[in-house]
Amino acid sequence: MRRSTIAAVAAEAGVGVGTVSRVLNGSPSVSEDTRRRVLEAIATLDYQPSAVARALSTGRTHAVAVVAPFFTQPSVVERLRGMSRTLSESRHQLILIDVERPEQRRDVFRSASVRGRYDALLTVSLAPTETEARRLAAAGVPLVLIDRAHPTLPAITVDDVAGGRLAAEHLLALGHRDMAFLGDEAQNAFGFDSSANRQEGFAAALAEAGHELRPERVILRRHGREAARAAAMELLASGERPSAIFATSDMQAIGVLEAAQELGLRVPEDVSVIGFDDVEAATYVRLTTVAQPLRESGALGARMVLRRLAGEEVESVQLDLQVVDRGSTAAHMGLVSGK
Amino acid sequence: MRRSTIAAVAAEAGVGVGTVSRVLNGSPSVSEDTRRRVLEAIATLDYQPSAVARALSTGRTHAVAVVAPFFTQPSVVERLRGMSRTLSESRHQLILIDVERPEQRRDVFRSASVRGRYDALLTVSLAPTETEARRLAAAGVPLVLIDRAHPTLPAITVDDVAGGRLAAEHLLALGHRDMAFLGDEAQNAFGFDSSANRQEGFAAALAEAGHELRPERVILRRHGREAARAAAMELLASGERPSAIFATSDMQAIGVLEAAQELGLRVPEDVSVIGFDDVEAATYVRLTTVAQPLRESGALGARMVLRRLAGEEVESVQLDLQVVDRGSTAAHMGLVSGK
DNA sequence: GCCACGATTGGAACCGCTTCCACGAGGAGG
DNA sequence: CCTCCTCGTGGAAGCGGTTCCAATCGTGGC
Repeated sequence: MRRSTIAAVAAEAGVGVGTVSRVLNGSPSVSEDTRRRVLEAIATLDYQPSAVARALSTGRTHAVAVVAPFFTQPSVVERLRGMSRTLSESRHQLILIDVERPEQRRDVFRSASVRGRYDALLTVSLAPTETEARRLAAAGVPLVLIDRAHPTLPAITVDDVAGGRLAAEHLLALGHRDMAFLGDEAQNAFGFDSSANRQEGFAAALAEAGHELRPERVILRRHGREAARAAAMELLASGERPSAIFATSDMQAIGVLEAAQELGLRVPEDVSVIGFDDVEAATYVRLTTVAQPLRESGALGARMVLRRLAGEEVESVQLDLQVVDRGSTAAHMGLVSGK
Repeated sequence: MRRSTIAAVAAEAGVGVGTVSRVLNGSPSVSEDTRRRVLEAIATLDYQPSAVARALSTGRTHAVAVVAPFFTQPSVVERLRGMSRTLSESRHQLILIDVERPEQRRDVFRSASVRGRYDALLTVSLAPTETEARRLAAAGVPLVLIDRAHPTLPAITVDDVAGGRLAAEHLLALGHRDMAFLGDEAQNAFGFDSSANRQEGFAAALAEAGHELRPERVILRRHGREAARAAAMELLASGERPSAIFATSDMQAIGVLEAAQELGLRVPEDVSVIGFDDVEAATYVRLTTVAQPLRESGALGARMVLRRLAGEEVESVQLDLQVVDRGSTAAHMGLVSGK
């Protein structure tokens, strides 16, 4: 079965192809009578315009590519959800590009200069190099970054340093003195920097309160629940275990909770745990965390990219953080009387 | 900056456009010398072929649309991950279409007949009507279903009835007699039927063992953790609470765990809980569950759809289920000794 | 030395739509 | 009654590739 084309519709309606195209695109300069005839022809032929042909002709694909590393991470999924809603409302397609290896990252930013696959790019936690950014700009492909600051590109971020401070202040207020930080490996192929920034804020706040974050209290591991669990096992099994642990993401914090449970330690009585992100799982494991508006970040990023496609300028945005207490932290027994 | 076209490359290399195209597509009938000149021209011009132009010309977009309802559900995300891997390996794009409202579902299957947006369709838990299926077939758009059986279309499923039985047998073996089923509302706009099938298998196995699943032990609610938690609160707070609960998905089972915790009930000592799916969260909340291979289902679905695109015929597949015991179920106190 | 044939190559036609330009028909103004 | 607009409209020219057909150039066989 051949698909019907605009020419077939034109023939059926007894008009020219230009007129059919005008009807399709809602041009006002078509008489009411003609419009009706064309619409009838479209209905009888069950005609559907070809998206590719239109894209080739107009230079717009109506697709936005979302580039995310390990998109199955709960935090990324939350962001995706915000994007998906916003994009589908404006009738744009969402092309999902998962990045798990460095060379995939490079391919994306390179072939993104293929105008024609998508009109714009939305990245999560990933940033192009200067060269890549220039090429994208030259190719007219707008780009908005989420969870990654950039000197020239519009970005949606949170203040990770401040977030680290929030965690520190929360624990300090509860009387904790000996705290540990569990974060991502400093070197990573994608240049993720939130973990390092959170650590920086955390350490700075502790130092200001007169409680250095000692080097042996900083544990950096590959991102993820499993590695965090293993690291926490060592940390908590040792003779001198800290009274509180700040993990740089909720999934890592959940790894810590698992380790505590395996060791028969109670949370928060024996050890306090605070995470970062506020993914859904944090609610049902009752994890106290530094919450960031994940879904909003996605929705906002999508809106920004659409505005850039409409030719508007957009400004970077910094979203707010706040500690959500769900009971996985408590006053330190040694210093403050507690329940 | 104008993007360079194939004509520019041809001019630069001093050859015809046909030759450039042949080089691009690895045709053997180009002399080594010419090929080199063309490749040099491509490099100097930083040429990237246009994906849309190619798609219009060949009729292949190299994109597969994945249609999923509420794709942020953990089980769906796991499947997506399998698809993403497989599709990206074969250099296909993944277009993600979230379906949250019935009219979105309809739009997808209708406009899917727009050849030109994607070459094939992969659905999760969703099926087209007969009419829609015919139109898709007529338009030459292959379709593979995941988590939904269909009389004529290739599908990847599990035997939900058998899964319900597995849950029942597991609980019966532990000595439970008074069990409850927590599932999805029977009427839903998308025609999801797994919950009903799991209920059927569960009830049948109980009946065969001589322990009817009484109507008041069947609780059907909107899918999701929150509704399940609320329902479980009622069920567990009542005077006659069941000794075990089978929830039709892990997220619902987690809702049950939350309710139990809020009520101060211990799992599994006071109540056993078993879920279905085996999402990642099941591991860290230590939920016993009927496990299905989620990621494999996605990977396999993607492979099948690619084979259909290559013109091969494919057969429906039924994947295996098995109970994974993580300790949220235990022997019933009233009848069997033991913790 | 001539012809047939295979290896390369150039380029027109085509994929299906948008858009711009030209043109005819009325209607208003003089 | 004749211009001059405006309004609708038809259709050719792109958009940037692929592909098929015809043409050219050697080369081997006779």
